[in-house]
Amino acid sequence: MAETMKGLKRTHRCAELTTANLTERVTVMGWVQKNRNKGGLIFVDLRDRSGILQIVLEESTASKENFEKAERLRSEFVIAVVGVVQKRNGSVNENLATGEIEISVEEIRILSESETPPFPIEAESKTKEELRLKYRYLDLRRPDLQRNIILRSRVATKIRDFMAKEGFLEIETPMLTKSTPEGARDYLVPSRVHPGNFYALPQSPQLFKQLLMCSGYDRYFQIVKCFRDEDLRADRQPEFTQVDMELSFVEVDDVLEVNERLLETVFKDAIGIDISLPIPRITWQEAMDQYGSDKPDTRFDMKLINVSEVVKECEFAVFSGALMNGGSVRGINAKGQGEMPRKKIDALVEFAKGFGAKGLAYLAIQSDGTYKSSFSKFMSEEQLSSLVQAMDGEAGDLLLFAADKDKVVWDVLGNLRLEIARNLELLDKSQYKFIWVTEFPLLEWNEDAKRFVAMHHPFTMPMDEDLELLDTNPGAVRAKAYDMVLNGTELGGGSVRIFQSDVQEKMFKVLGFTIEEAYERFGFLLNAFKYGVPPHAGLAFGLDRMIMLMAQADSIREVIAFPKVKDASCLLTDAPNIVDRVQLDELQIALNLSKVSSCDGSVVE
RNA sequence: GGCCUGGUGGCUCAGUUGGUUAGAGCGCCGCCCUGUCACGGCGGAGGUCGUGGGUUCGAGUCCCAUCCGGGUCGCCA
Repeated sequence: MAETMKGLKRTHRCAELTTANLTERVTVMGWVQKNRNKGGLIFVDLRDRSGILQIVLEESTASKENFEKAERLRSEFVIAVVGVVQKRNGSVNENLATGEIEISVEEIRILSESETPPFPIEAESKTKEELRLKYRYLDLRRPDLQRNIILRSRVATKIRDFMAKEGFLEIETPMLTKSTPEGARDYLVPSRVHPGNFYALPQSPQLFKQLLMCSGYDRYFQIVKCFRDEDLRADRQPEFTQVDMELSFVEVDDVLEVNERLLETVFKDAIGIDISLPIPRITWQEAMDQYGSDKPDTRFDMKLINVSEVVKECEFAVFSGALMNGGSVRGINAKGQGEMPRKKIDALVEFAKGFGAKGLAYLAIQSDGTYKSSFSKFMSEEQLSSLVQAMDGEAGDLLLFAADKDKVVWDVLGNLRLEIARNLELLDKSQYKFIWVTEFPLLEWNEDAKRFVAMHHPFTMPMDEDLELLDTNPGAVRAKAYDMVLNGTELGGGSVRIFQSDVQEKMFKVLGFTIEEAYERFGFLLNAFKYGVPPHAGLAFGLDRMIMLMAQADSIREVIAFPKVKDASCLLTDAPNIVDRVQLDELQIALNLSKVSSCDGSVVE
């Protein structure tokens, strides 16, 4: 029978008590982590979000009632304890913050009993994620998740403090808004009042924050949920949190500068990491050339080297063919991996094929200086040695080459570089390497739609010196767009926005919209721009990813209280789910499902 | 949607070329124990091997389908 806490008031969290509290009478409440019954002596580890505290009862001194209650305690019972803080009689537990002290019980109350939990509530859980997510409320009791969630709260507070000091206003933007089908798929919400009409949940507050600039709130920020109906990944959830901001009367440097200081403050205060400013910058073109990626992991080198010039005369058809088709030949040097067994090299070749490579050429420089290579028979000694020289190859190195269109070569080598680093365990999570990637291309050619699409979004300002190319060679226009990259993860990004209507009209034209279509979709923004719009720019960070990297976790699910699984469902609540006929009728929605999963999981047509 | 990978007592796993009654550690239950903290000792319970079909004298193991997770490609302006 559960007892009440009537007359009791918690005085401390468990691990807030120290030797400074010796002889004090305290009241603590929490969950039973462990009950060690020695017979005439019972130790209970009591847990709350601060940590663990030992309480002790002796049969000879405790009341019969208290002792019998203590004997009944099982894991995860919720209890209240009144007692006196004392030094431990036995040895100190070095593993515990409260290892020198314990509570000698005067009164114990069982506030709530517990069934045996389906998995152990402990740090470094080995339990399958599926089960953890089904019982997320228990999973969230585990110290490592508590640490992450507490860290997340602390970071959010630090961000708010910093932004407020810098003159930013936190302003909420709507969750029920208009679908703008450029970009990711929207989550739709049907309107009851307007049958057949739908709201969309925001993919980001982009247009609203630009409107706020029009309205004169010259520094806006928001920690805000965003929604994208796309497939999940370890670092992607259908609903996620952004630190979103927009500034008026600024250029690229102003945005980067304030955000560098934001990162510096937050990383220092939250996890004690010093970021030396300014954070290095690299242009998109340089990033692709050196790392094969627009989100380079700069914790290690192994940069790409373009050897197209060096091999252009050679007879190796793979190389010459790629060059003839306007592509390139590039390589990476896996230092000291010249002795890599054939089996492992084959695995790398397979890995490369996953990213569109038709194959992977390799050249191993043996310790005696001789070459072992998949293509040496097509090249003269001279050609080989100039290639090795271009790659900075030394005895014991393994050189890997990809030849194809630039895009494929970058993708293959960029990912190969990471794969080799993972295999060699070069990726140290306690190291934080930030880098800005700037001067992104404004547009990207979409083969399916046979038109250009905005790489960032349609309101991104071209670089001044490339403005004229918008008419003649849109694909070559660079944008005033930037990404913040940390350890190979895109942490955030933003851009300077277009604020002149003639540039905006040109942009829409390149994207293949008529003026009418542009107004149809974004008319409210374009109209607002007719009434005096300040030059403005902004940026948004992915908060989940930021916390994940701070917590050195492998997935953002580890830093989100109630995450969803791969198919975007929630194992805890079973969302999404079917709804009542009545609800659908009210919305005047009829279902037209070609396939419906029935209750037993079988599929009926 | 494609590819890879996993599903065996409550948890984590082992399970050989298909062959008796499917094992271990932890947890759980009972008894004992006054300085434990990975407590200890003794005893005990607990498994439709994700599900459905098939092959076979015989299936945890082989085949097909399917469900539930994870990784990744596509996708994510």
